[in-house]
Amino acid sequence: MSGARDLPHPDTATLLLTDVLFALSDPSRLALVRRLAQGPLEVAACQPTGGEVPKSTLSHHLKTLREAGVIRNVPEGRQRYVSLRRQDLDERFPGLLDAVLAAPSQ
Amino acid sequence: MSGARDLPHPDTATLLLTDVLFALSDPSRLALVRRLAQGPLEVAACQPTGGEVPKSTLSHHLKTLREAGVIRNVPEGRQRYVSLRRQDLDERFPGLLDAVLAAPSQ
DNA sequence: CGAATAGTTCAACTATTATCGAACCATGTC
DNA sequence: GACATGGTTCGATAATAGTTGAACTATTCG
Repeated sequence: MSGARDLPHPDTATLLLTDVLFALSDPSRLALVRRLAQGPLEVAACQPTGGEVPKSTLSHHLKTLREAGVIRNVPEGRQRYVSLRRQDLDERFPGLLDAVLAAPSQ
Repeated sequence: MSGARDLPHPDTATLLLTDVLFALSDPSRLALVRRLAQGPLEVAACQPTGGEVPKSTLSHHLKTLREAGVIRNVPEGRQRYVSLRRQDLDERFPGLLDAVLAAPSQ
């Protein structure tokens, strides 16, 4: 596989609850999702606040979230924009994202 | 550690969202939680419907759920009763369990 | 007490995930 | 075209999680 321009995103109707829960069960991924709830970010801005992490590690977490259907990752010029698939998640799993975002973050 | 009569259960106020999400992210554990939503079960009845699994495997999954704070596992005579910590979860993570239970199971 | 029953814990092994450097791919700029 | 920039993918290794048989603990019953 080589630098595919458009990364694959699963259809809303096929999203699996267990995949979503797993993707959200990692503290750093969950923290990112909380930030994405306030608006899209470019990949570089998805770095955990405070610590720098290698690009490949960040990309791996984005992949996990994307393949679970939690985020969308689309090219935009030379960068990529990462956004929460909020409506899709609300449609498929009503109330789930709201509950997760409302929960104590620690 | 030897056959402790009363297994440890985390306090409601200390439950971590990521631990709960992780515990629920396994299909067989999630299926069990759905069944527990209808009432407590003895451990033997926690077997996945259809396939038999070794006692040790089942016990391991129960431990994961218990340590995350999702279930309670209490001795009752010679058996143990497993139940959902529904109120505790609702108190700590309002709406989460409802959303999970309402979600499509596949 | 001895045996049966119900389940947890231990230890070893397998499988899945996480981490990270290096290679690679597109886009934009000179 | 050459090069810098922004990111993904690959491959290897480390860490974590799942699976299971065997050993062990507690309780009940004869």
